[in-house]
Amino acid sequence: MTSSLLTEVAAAVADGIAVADPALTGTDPLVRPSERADFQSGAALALARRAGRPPAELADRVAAAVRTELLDEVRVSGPGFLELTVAAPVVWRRVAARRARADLGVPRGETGQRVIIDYSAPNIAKELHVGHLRSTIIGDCLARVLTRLGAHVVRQNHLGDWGTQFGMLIQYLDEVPEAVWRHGDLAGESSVSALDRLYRAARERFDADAGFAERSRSRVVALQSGDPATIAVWRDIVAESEAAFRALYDRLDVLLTRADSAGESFYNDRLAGVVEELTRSGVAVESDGAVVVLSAAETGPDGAPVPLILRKSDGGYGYDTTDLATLRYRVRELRAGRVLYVVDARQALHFRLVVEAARRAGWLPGDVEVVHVSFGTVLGPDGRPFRTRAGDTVTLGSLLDAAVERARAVVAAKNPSLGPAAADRVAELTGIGAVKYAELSTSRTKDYTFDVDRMVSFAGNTGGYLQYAHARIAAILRRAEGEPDPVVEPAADLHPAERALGLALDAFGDTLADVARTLEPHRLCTYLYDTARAFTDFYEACPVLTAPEPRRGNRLALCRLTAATLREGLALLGIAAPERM
RNA sequence: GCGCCUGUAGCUCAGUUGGAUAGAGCAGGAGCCUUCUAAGCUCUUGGUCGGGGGUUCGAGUCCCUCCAGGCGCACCA
Repeated sequence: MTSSLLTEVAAAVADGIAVADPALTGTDPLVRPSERADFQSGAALALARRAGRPPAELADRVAAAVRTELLDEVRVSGPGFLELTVAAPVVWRRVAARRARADLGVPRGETGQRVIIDYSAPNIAKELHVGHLRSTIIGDCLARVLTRLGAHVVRQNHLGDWGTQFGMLIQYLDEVPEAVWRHGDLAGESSVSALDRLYRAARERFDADAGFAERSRSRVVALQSGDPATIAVWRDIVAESEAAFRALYDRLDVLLTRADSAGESFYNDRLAGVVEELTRSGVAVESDGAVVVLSAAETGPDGAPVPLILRKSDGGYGYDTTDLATLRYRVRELRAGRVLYVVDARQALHFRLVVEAARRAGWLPGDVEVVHVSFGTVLGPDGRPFRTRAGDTVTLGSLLDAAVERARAVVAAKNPSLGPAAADRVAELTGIGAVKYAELSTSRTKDYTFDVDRMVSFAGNTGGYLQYAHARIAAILRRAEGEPDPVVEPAADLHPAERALGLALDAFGDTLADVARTLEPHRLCTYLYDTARAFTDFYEACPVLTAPEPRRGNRLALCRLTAATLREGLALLGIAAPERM
């Protein structure tokens, strides 16, 4: 089994349409989930004109022509809708079949795709903050979903590990030897936290002390020309920062590893070649002393083409060049079929320019798709960009601490029977899960409001609600532990709550395919929330363990499939599913 | 000036690519724990889908036009 019930029902309706009017063969049967039945089709309304018949009459003919074991009722309703009801044994058989498969019957529709996902991309020597959180969480979810569907995913962490700011920082560390920043020398504080602080101090000195500014500039030259002592300190800074990022990634349970890091410095020795190649092909031109690619599509305030600056008038390279080199590398060497940039929406113009230049250079074959998976700004409860009261950006670590802290209070209040160690663990998993779910559950492109209280309320569409639903199922399954696998009896009754839950579970694969297509993780969240609600209705209406056979076995199988689906769905979001909470 | 994004209940958000009476959660009101975890459930109050035109059997969804907000547009990344 690979296709969903909806797909199969749609095929049956399409056949019915073709029988009712052969001229309509191949048209979309427009089958959708329905509140009035299991599915509905509006095809008769859409096709009435083409068929030259009133909608209701066409609907009657299609209804009469639909022949399938899947449905036990095809009713015409209203102006010409078809209301489709799935036969009860079909629902039970689908539950049994999905339950029997380790992959839950999800088709691997992305097999053969080679996808590069660029996400997280923190800056070396700077704290991770909420902006990085969005990129990291969304990118990680997409990596998990696409991998699950069979794609070969190449994760790329484009670290900000190169640039003039390191000259200043390294010079400062050289002149202030008492500054400590290596993890071994610090008490509690992380290396990036220390480096971030030292960087700000260096910046102040740079602005105030002309001599220091001059020495910093020389240090940049030393760095770029590969001066061994300077490079050694730089490497150390990068290593310390990466270790600190590693700790946060581990806490967030993010897939990124050291091997996925390919920062700006990685492309450093390709930049000259990029400029040379584009200049030779005539795509790049000289302008005001700089080498640029002038956009054919985008104009600036003065009406002139917006430039992509490949080489600044001082001879240096900026991130335009780096990103172009990066894209070329991903297509030529990583052999990308699809390149996803999980980056802030404000970079939209920049990516359009980079892609345009790459296309003009002939670096992007027509079948390679480049997508800017953009996301909105994170706002505080006051509706303004999320910052501390002092106006600083909020560090990721402090934010996670706050979420876990509140989750701890909720756990203590809701389930006092958990021991201290278990309560701590649940607080960590639900607190982190709450933050991640909040990032993933609203549509990506909009700005979103960061509100810790709402996240850890665990009511409504939150991570905690899903984890709780899973924990309740786990409690039932624990009591049935050791029993032989339940046998599903397709001829047994089908309670409306069982039907709704069975149908919801059947749509898991379609949902994942939808996420892969739209690159919108919130669709998976909405699906899991709907499924968890369907389970809760079932839980209220249908006792499992005390039910007589064959009902008990059927319900147990439904519980197992629901648990597996929620567990896997949460795993694809990168969220844990504790057995107790 | 041009471009991109956003505008749905008091608040935070969905809305399956044009389908039937626009849905959740929170907040407000009324209930449900000798019964598999009440982090739950049931009922209830609340909408000119920013405004106005248009397209058609049918528009929150598509087109046009205003209004409001956010972001971006040459040497920072």
